[in-house]
Amino acid sequence: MAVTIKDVAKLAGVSTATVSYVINSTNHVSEETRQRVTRAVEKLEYRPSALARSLRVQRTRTIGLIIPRLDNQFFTEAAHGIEDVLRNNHYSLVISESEDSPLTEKKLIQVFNSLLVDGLVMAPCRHRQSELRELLRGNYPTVFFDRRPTRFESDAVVLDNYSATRKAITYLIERGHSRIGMVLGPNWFSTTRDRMRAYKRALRDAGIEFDSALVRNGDYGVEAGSELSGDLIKRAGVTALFPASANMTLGAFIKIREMGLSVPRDVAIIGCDDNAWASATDPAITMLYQPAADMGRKAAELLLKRIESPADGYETVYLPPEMRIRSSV
Amino acid sequence: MAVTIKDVAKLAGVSTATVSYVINSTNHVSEETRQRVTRAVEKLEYRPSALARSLRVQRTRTIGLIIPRLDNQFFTEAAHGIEDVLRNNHYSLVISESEDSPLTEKKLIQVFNSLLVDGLVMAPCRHRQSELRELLRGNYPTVFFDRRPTRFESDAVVLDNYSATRKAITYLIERGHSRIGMVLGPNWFSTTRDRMRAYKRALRDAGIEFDSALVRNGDYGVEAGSELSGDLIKRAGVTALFPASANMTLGAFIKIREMGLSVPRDVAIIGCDDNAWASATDPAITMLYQPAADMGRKAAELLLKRIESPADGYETVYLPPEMRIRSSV
DNA sequence: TTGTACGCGTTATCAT
DNA sequence: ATGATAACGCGTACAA
Repeated sequence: MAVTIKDVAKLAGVSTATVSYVINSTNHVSEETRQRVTRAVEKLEYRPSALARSLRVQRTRTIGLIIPRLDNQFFTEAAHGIEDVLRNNHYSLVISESEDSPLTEKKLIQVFNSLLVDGLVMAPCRHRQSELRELLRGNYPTVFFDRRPTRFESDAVVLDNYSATRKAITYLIERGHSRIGMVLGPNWFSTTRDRMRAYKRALRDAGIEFDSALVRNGDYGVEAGSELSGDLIKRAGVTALFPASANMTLGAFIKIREMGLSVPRDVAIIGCDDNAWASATDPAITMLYQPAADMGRKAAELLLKRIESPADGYETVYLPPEMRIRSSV
Repeated sequence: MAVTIKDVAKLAGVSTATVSYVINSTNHVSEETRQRVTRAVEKLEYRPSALARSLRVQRTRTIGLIIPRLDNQFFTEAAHGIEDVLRNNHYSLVISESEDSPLTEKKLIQVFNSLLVDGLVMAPCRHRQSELRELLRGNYPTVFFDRRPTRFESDAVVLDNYSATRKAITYLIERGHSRIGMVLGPNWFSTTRDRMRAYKRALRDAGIEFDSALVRNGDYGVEAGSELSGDLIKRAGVTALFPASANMTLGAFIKIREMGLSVPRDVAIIGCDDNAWASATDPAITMLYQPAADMGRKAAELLLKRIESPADGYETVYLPPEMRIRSSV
């Protein structure tokens, strides 16, 4: 609170306007007065109030980020990437967790709304697209991350989950598996739907009949991965597993060992969202790698671009996951 | 931008003051006008500008968090805990990464300063305490997290790394190890110093001479863990390793296997900062568990308490890590 | 080149 | 019970 632009003006013997001019170099100022002002600024250790400035210019140089959870590495790595490009552009980041609850998601959007963020990056959870559009209407540009609501035109950066999953499933089929269990996230996510489409397509291409008993949905946690996998193995007799997140993969792996079975002899695994630990298990686990940090960077770039030129056409960036073959299949 | 308090006032046929009264219920308002105002608010979908309000009342209900990196799970879990209690108290969280660079740390503090946060939680990296005090002087309350600058009175929540490390090292000694390698973080962190003290004490208690060649420092990454561990095994002939972070533990484990050695027969491990994957390796790794989320929650509570009553005595909360014994020693 | 004065959207004080 | 209006700290026409 202490020192304001007025104090500086007084000490330098000029008007507040002049101080503003030299600070933002928004007008010519004689060398002499510039010196006086600069010295006054330093002497008083004056820092302009970002708050007052934001109120005046109606932008905060702050962007919001809504992710499901802070303890999901995929999203925090993405946040890391976002932070990276934002910092280089003198923007700040405000992060919040939706916990994959449409209600909190809604509240967060409203909070960001009243915070006057310049833009938003979000991984939306379930939402009727109409409702989402209503919430986001005319407030600030938004780029969707990882997931994308249907029929909502906007910028987005997502993974080509379809191709990646199709490749992975085909890989399993080629190695003799026909009963492949899917351990997926909630099926209202676009990512889940994409993976399902790919799964069915790969099966059809190989002439294998689709069996809905081989598909389970849960949250993306270790627990869910463990339980659903156990179920699929015991009740559905699967010989291979495709868990849709790192934690679910971990859960599956632990469960298989608990059951006294062996990977890949009894059950093969291809997991999603590669992680350092996947090289440390025995056997090391074959996984799809999702370039989280790059996705984040790309999302931030898209958003900044949109902020600068709001009228440009919307853009969707697809990044390719990469299959890192190890020894779990 | 769109709808402001004035619009509401106009539609309701009252003054802006009255609107403010009913919104914040800060004054008596007749039932009838209250209704009119409420309806106007809903009709216009009015949301007060948090920005303008903050400028007026000189508080933002926002608190800042400075952590080394967003891709370090220990800190993001802590952030999760912080977010949790903040949300329940209608506060927002702004997260930034210092990358363990004193320079960025300094910049971030200044940014937060101009953002008018109501408080700050930070895991400080190296800093002459005097400098830190200077930066933080009189701006907002700060609680230190995980690490703590020397001779700087303030609230803090830290782990009892001394006791935990001493227990772990003693555990190793009791199992016959005398050449125990320490893979630590930079030694200007209080955590590193605490662990070193404990290490020396445990050795002395067992009558083992301290050998500085068994101690290495690095950043907390997988890479560093791998290289330093390899070094210690090859050059210093250690039979046990104590890496100070989850990622360093992972690096050590991978390195040992790459060298064709076996855990725990050739090299035993007790790692820090337990993680789900530590149960999935073969053998599962004995680790110290640090209650990150709880630490975060505690830090947030401390900060909110301080904001409410700035005059109270400073408090330092020590949380005990817990040793989760598995099969790596 | 510099100063005056208004407005950004609120809240709070003081009248009425 | 309600209304005018002055702040909060800054940027920016416009005037000088």
